[in-house]
Amino acid sequence: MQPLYTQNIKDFRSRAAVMKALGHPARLMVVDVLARGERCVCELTDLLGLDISTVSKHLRVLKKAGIVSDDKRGKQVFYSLRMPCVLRFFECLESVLAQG
Amino acid sequence: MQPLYTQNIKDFRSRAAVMKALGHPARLMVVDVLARGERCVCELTDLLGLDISTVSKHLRVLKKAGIVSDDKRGKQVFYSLRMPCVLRFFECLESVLAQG
DNA sequence: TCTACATTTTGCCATTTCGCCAAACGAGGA
DNA sequence: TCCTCGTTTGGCGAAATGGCAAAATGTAGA
Repeated sequence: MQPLYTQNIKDFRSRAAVMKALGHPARLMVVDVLARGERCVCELTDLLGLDISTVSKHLRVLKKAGIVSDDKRGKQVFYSLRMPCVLRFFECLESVLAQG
Repeated sequence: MQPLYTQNIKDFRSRAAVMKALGHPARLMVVDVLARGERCVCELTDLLGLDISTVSKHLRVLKKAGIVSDDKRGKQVFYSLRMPCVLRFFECLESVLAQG
């Protein structure tokens, strides 16, 4: 039997890694905020209301997936959105979610 | 401090649920195949090389998230893609993944 | 150097996820 | 009705995830 899918397994794995990274409310909030400019970890921590170590872990997940990038300047680390097309996908989501 | 994100928490939760459902290679393969037409569970099972019960569970996850819909005809259940805009997002992913 | 600050890492625990197997369910057909 | 086929559900163990707290790291300033 020949494969019916158009991509190979590795492609699916790397895509799934990105999706998985976006599959948490806290990380989606981070993406939403970073869409309007870079933020340091402390700002994101205040925003999310989670322990800073927890936020740091979420950021590591996003970074590993290639969704955000970090830039250390002085004592602070600034994160910014590296994948702005994510935002367009949210519109697609909304339309489907609206249907119920 | 006022919230800096543009959506409310519930929006992020429902979005995250969709992303999470897409965050598994097997489920992405299903989406890829269904993009070209409906398939019964048995076909998808052959395709993925997983136990049929495992595939059924993956399909339930996708259905619950609103990504696919099912249609029982006779003994078989046919699944089809309800969110074709997912495919456009994959192009976005590719471009970012290509950068490393 | 010592201290303070921002962030990351580690450890721990509760919860969830993913795979298989076995059992149950539901629709035909004999 | 009984049997079979296609699918779903339940249960299990191994592994991953998410949260906090504590310890470690690194940078700047006194």
